This record gives sequence, structure tokens and C-alpha cells, in this order.
Amino acid sequence: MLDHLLNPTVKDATQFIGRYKSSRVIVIYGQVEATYSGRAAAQLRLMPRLIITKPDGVLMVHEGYREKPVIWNPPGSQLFVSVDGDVLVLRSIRYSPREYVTIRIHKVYMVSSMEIGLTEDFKVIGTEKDVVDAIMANPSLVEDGFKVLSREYETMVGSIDILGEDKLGNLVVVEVKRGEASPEAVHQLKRYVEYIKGKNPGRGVRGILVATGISTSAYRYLKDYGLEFRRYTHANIINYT
Amino acid sequence: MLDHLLNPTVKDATQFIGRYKSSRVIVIYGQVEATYSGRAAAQLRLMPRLIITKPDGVLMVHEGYREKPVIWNPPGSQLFVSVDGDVLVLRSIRYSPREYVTIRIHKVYMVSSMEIGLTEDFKVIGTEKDVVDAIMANPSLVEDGFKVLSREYETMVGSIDILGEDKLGNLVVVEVKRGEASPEAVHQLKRYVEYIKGKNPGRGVRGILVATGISTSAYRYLKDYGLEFRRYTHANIINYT
DNA sequence: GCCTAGGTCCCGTCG
DNA sequence: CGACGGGGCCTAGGC
Repeated sequence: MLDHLLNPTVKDATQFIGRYKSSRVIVIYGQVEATYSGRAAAQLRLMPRLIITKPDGVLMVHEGYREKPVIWNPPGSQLFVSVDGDVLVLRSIRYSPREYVTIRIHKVYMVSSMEIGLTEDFKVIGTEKDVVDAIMANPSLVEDGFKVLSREYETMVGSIDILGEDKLGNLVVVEVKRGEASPEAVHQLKRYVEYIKGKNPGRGVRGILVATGISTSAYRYLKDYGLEFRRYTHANIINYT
Repeated sequence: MLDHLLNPTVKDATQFIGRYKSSRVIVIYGQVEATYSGRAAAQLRLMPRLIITKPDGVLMVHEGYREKPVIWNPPGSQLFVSVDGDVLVLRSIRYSPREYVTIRIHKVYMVSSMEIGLTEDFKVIGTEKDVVDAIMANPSLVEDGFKVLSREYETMVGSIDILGEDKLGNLVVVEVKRGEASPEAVHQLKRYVEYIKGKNPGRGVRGILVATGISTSAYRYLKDYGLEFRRYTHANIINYT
């Protein structure tokens, strides 16, 4: 189930990685240098680091801090293992966009491997989709008398989360954010409102931003543009999901 | 330098993790269940998984596929280790925003640990900043006769990468993207141009999007708005960085 | 395959 | 400390 080699020879480590790279997760502690080139470029000098590969092609070089790897290639990349003198070489190619990672391991302290699966039905609760779902089920979360006309209404300038109508017959553009709304969210809403206004001359059009909160500068933009903000809390939503 | 325990008792594993959690990277292979709650929520049933902790508070639960952990807490989080019967429990708290990760390890196959550093002077070449630097050094990359007036010019609607002037005395708003420009980039540029026009009535104002490429829909928006596109290649830039 | 938009985004920088 | 915007973003969903 779990295999590992301590201070293996380059040859043994190469064989080990070759055997498991397409079926298991592999973890390597080693003295490592690495380069990346593709859309951008980066380089790492020799140092102890942690390397992880996964059967889907993921390759990551981790350091002692940060959540993200310093150098990596994403799923779909292809991994090649070879030997250059006393150095174990991992080369990874991502094809679209073309990106290359080369890792030279001068000393392998440990290489280990285990078969690990995937939670197929993994689900995160509390995403933007959940909030939109709740509004669809109970439109009054936006405001009293609000009626939904369309979800994911497609326009030339992007897709509107919810397009609806208020009790006075005005069109209402609703933009939903799962957390704190930023200025960018307000600009987005403004764009949609201007588009809908252009398409419906003479008709009243309102824009409502629905989020758990809003930054002060975003709120200033919002007010400048004549848009509205509606706060929701997790408690508002939870009953309708 | 590298320590590890194979199939340790819960007690030994606990002690091991407690000793190293604030100074080293720790890797655990185990039979794991986990929950996350905070801005959102998620849950994982018992399964073999890979767990990594780092001294800066990073905690990650990895599965056999994907680059990103399924459940995690970022740097700055605090890790607590305890025992619940035969189960090793890791609890992690992130304080702002408040988020909790609880990991229950029913079986530890291996726990290992090594001190790993950080590349302090790590640098990625080819970021947006590099492109802007190159234009600052050689404004004609934008167009012949272009003069820079200001970098990161702050406005009410965001900060303009480069504000300049063309040879005819028109104001020129330059928006730089490191890769393929999306519609979002065009909207951003349009916003800035409108703002600058509003502040400089009667003066000619142009908007130029500088990127390695542009999607077809983004190009359509760009033309509709009367904006311009200037392609750059890595080769254009590299001489000026 | 590319395009589009969300993310528990993370991450650095600047106030 | 929060706020803002970039990222080799990654990842899921449409076309």
C-alpha cells in the first residue's frame, strides 16, 4: 500500500518513480534545483525541497512556507524521469499552453508513494450558486415583490446572474457575490445595467448588488452610479438550499 | 535532517507532529476524514489521503488528483494536535476570516518531516510589471512618438497602468495584460477612458490595450468602444527588462 | 478545443 | 490591519 525508499541510489529512485508515476501519488524529499519556462519563467537554486507528483500529471515543488508550490505543472501535464550522471531529472511538459518544468534532484532523502483516490461527489456548501439558488426559490430575499425573469441572462457584456422585475414594473439587474463585494463587482453590475437600459429605452432599470458585505470604496462607486446594495447573511440563505 | 515514523502509534505520531509543527514541513499519509467550515463548508469521508503542514500554519489535505488541496487553511493559521481515542486529530484555525479545519486520522501509515527553507529572492520573469517596466524604458513599444505622463495613475474607478500622450497631443490610456486579453480587460480600459474623457473635456483621449493576444469577443468589444489593441511578444519586452 | 466566470481563490503591495 | 488587483492563477461549465 505504502512504499518508500530512504536515501536511495539515483537508479533505484528513478525506477521507483517510473513504476508509480501514473498510478500513485509520489512524495520526494530532496536536494533540488528547478526551472520553469512557458508563459513566464522562473528558476530555483539548489536547496532542500518537497516534490509531489500525481497520476493526473500534477507536478509540484513546495518550499517551507506558502500554500502554493513555487514551481508546478497542472493536471494533464506529462512527466518524464531520467538520470544525468548522479542527478535524478524530472521533466514535465504541459501542452496547452506550452510550459516546461525541469527538476534536478542532486540528493534524494526519501521517496514514497501511495495510492490515493478522489472524492467524486465532493461538494462545497456556500458558493455563489447556492445564493442564486436560494433567491430563485425565494425571490423576496432580493426585495419584497421581486419577480425573477431569467437566470444567467446572456448579454453582449457578460452574463447577468438574475434579471427580474420589481413590483412597479422596473427591470432589475441582480449581481450576486458570495462574500464581500469589491469595486470590481460594482463595475460589473454597472455594465449590465447600462446594457439593459440601452436595450429597453424608456423603461426603468435598477441594479442591485447582493452580497454579505461591501467595501467602503465599492459602496461609494455603487452610490455614485445610482445602484443599490442588499446584504444577505448565511442565515437568510440556508433555509432555501 | 529527515525524520519519519512508519505505522506509528497515535501517541508517537502526536508527539512527532507536536515536536516539528512549528519548525518543519510535515507530510502524513493516512486514513483521513476531514471537515471545513468558515466562509463556506465542506466534508470528506474516510479515505487514504496526503496531509501536509508547514511552519507558517499552512495545512493541506490532498487527494490523488488535482493541483489544489481539497481542504486547507492558508498561512497564518494555527495548528493544534490532539488525540481522541485511537484517532489523531488535527485542528486548524484561521482567524481572519474565521475558518476551521478538523482532520481526523484513523490510521497513520507514515509521518515524515524535514526542515525546508524559502527562496527569499524568488522572482518570476514575464509578469505584468515586467511589461510595464519595458514600456517605461521604451515608450515606443506602445507606438511611435508615445510619451509617458504617469504610471499607476490613480482614478476614482481604478488605477491606470500607464497614462501618456501621443504625438498629436491626445491623452492615451494604456492598459497592460501579461497574456491574452479578456473582455474584462477591455471593460477596464473603457472605464478608464471614460473617466479621463470626463476629466478632460474637449481633449482627445485614446485607449490602447497592450497584450500578447486578445480573444475574439474581447476584440469585438474593443472595436465597438473605439479602443485600440497593440500586440507585444516576449521578444519585444525582453530587451528592456 | 477555446472561452467565460467563480474561487474557502492565494498572494503581494500599499494605504 | 484591511483593501485592492494580479496570477504561469486553477477549475468547472458551455459552446
